[in-house]
Amino acid sequence: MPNLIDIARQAGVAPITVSRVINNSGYVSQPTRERVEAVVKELGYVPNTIARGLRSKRTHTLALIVTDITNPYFTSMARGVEDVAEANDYTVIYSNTDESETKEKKYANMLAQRRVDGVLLVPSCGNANTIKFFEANHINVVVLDRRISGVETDIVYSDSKNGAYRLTKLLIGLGHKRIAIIAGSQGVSTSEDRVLGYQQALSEAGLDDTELVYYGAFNEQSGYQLANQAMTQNPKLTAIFGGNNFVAVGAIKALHNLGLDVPGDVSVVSFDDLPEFMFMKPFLTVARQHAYEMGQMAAELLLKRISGELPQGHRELILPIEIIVRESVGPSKAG
Amino acid sequence: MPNLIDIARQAGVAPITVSRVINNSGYVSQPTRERVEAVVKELGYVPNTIARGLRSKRTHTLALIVTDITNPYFTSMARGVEDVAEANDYTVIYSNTDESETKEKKYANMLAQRRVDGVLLVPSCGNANTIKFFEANHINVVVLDRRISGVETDIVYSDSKNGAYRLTKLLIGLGHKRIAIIAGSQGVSTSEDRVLGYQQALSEAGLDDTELVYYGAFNEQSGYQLANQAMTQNPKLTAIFGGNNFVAVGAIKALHNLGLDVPGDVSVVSFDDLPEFMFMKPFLTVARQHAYEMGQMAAELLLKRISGELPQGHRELILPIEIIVRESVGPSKAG
DNA sequence: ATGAAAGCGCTAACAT
DNA sequence: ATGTTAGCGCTTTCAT
Repeated sequence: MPNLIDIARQAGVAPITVSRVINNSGYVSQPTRERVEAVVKELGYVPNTIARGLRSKRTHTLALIVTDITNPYFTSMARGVEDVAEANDYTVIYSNTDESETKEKKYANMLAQRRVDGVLLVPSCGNANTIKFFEANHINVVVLDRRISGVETDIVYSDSKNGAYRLTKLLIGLGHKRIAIIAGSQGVSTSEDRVLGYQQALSEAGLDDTELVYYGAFNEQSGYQLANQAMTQNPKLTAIFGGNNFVAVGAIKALHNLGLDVPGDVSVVSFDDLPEFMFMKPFLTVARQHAYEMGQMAAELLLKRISGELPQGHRELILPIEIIVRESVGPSKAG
Repeated sequence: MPNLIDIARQAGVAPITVSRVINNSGYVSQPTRERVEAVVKELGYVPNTIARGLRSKRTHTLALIVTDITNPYFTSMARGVEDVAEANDYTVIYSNTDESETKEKKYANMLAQRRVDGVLLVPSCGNANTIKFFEANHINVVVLDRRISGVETDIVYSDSKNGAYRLTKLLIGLGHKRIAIIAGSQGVSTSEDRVLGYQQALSEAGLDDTELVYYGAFNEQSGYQLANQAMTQNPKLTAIFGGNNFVAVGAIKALHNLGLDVPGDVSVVSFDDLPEFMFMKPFLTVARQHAYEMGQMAAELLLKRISGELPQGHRELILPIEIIVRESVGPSKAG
């Protein structure tokens, strides 16, 4: 594998001239440029980004840390990130934390060692340690999806509270009076915001006393279990609000298992859509977040931060949420 | 951000000693080691992998090139790759080619510039150019999912032909005599292998004359369109074999649109499952590939190749396929 | 058990 | 418009 010096020698110029040709920087005469380019082609020269990065202190690499790329919500986000990165000749390293702080720490370390230019982080836990670590090492961070307390950062997330509010209003409008919410883990902002929106809607409708909040985790098992629990403890429930797509699917399975029809007996709504393309006919009524766009915007923000074209102070982008009504909701059977 | 020399100075040792402590290589006395480690901690030293890579010619980075990470099949594969990488302190760069040779080329270039230690490639096209490019630059490649002609490489893929054979046999066993296959693009091995398996099953059952092969692309639109075409040209069809999950979903939508019931009027089977967790009740009968395991095995193979512990010559791993029977198939209405 | 010297491949800074 | 020099942060090689 030839290097820049080989090219320089072969073309009869100084190394820096080859560098200038490759990077289109500084002055190079047309004849010289052509000579160099010819040699580059002839020898199949591939510039070494590693060496360049060592000198220029730029790796042209971003990192994306999500909890699990297997969740279609994060997959879309990842695609948004990668598309923006690619368009700017950046490369993306991805990592899964599985909501574990230990794994997040390990990755943070690996990524810092690699001197990535910036990190897109979906925090796995409530604390700001990882963010502080990156900041201490002068690595730009944009937080995605979840708010974090105890630290100021650039951040992009959806308006969960408003989405939950509107989703709950929708149920109330259909006559539902006993609505349970099965949220994700306590301490995660998305989880808590959704509960807040739910509570606000109930409160405005004068339904404070029927509030029914179940905290668990953002997975199917939790949805299944808590839906069972909710129905057992409260047989008069007519609607369930799933904290995310997995939770809602788990809840529906539990309801079916109890011999209950959706939406005949119980209406179900959910945060996060399921990928449309996979369904013969989409069924769930959802508050859809714009995951792809979130990834895009966060990556764009991060790249601007890296290039220094952003003023001091932090940007907070809150994306709107779209309510999509489908077959999983109906009028309350309680009347 | 302190560097290794800062640590050495502060600890009163030579840089190389710090290097030895960090990498656990060579002899370092216990007291010296402890002194160095204390300084490392005190100054929050983070080793620079870039610099290390420049000298040692190892970046500890893999690349994963898929057509679209948004396809759950590739998402699982990506998770498998990442889990193995993480366990070995490797990092993964991912890229989407969207089946475009141009994008594949661009990425190949970016990745070579970054001197990744190895590449996991789902080829976007039938030719071997990208593989040859990597080989010319001494970058290890393991091909995934699809065979490529004109070149010998390490490769991991599923036994599509056998899966298609068994899936078709299943339909034949249910009395179906007119079965169409809607395949992916011609020229892609997975597509052609599935057609071969389908043909073999028909042939063994003496149904050669009812063979009905439609080539298109591995997406929903193609499935929709070709299912329409197939039913129009051949109203006596009683079963459709979708070349992958997207195609099958498109086909089912087309059938519904034509007022046909699945499986009442037409049975549908598919290659590739849809993620179970997303469904209230999975419906499609499928030939499931072990995508996660494929990612794992390929990554393991690649790491072994990188570390040089594999003998010369190429490894070819062919994974078995699992047939999962669900509601989308029934006895042929034609009897 | 520890260190000195050299160099990986490139570019920033300063000539000419 | 082109070149010289130095150095990014680390590890390889060869001492001692």
